[in-house]
Amino acid sequence: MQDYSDNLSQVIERYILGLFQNEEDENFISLRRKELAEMFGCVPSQINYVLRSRFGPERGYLIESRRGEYGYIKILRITYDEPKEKSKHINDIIGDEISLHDACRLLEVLKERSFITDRERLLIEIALRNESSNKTPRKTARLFKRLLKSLMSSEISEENFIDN
Amino acid sequence: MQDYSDNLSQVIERYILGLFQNEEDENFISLRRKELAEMFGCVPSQINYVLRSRFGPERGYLIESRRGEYGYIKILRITYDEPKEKSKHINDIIGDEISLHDACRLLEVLKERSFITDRERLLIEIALRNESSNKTPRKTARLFKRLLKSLMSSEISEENFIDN
DNA sequence: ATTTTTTAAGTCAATAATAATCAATAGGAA
DNA sequence: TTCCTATTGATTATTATTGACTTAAAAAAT
Repeated sequence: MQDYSDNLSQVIERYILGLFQNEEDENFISLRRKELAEMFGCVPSQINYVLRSRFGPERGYLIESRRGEYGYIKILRITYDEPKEKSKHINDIIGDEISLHDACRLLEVLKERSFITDRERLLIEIALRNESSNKTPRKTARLFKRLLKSLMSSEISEENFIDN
Repeated sequence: MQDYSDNLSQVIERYILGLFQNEEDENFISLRRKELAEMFGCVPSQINYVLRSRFGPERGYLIESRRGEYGYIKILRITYDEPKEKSKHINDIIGDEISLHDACRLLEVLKERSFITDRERLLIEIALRNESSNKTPRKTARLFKRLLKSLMSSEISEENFIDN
């Protein structure tokens, strides 16, 4: 097992997570890349590395940013549980390979149990079908797991429903 | 939490949005460029910048204007009577090609407009990133449109699942 | 009726301040 | 070794602001 506990990226990651804890009632935090870099005595692009490797959509975060004067980086937390158990559960259920057909059946169950909305089911199904030419059961499983894990622990609430 | 959104363009944007709120029953507002510029102590072309960067069609607005005496700028809010129109709007805005970066920016706007939820935004971002090696702007646009249009049209139809 | 003047909006390029990207390199683990 | 994660810095792109110059519309003057 690797021990990265004292490398800079890890430290910056913990700092950002700490910002979220200080803003319990908000689901986003804002920061300035330049300031953070100065604070940790690193080059600014290191911040991008931390964001890319630890705060991407697959981990339940979205990034918004602006350049120029008044520039900023905003990190939105969409999901926020400790994913370990649920993540393992999803791994167990889907495994290394899954057919499109089985994936769709599982989506129905998830929808029945209100883990996902109809619209989310639609998006996932379209994404899984998209591989078109080379949609192997293996690739389907990988994408499927990534999609499900991303919204694993964010609760379905009123705001997750949009009429049309 | 720091706000960082205190630049002039943001202030002017919020002011204009406020005008729309004061005229809830109307789908347009009018203003005079020169007056606004004086009001905010800026150069008139700054108003054009705000309009160009924040009140374009992708954000659901159209601009009309006239020069000379009785000159004005009119900002219209686009409305949709049918889901079909939303779908067409999506088509127009995305076009045949789009970069991942621009797609993510558009998702930001769509969430802002409550066309999609944050969870849906997560799913779409992951799906668009997934193409990894062969994610051309053309393929990105095709998948992106298919995903969004499936959400915009209320009924689930066969055409949402067609590969290409 | 035509030309000139006045008034107001549009365009474009220059500048400053950020952030993003990309490729090279280093370091540690298997 | 070989692979993956981190670090670094040079280069590129974006955002907001400003002002000089251009264009358009209506009124005034002829």
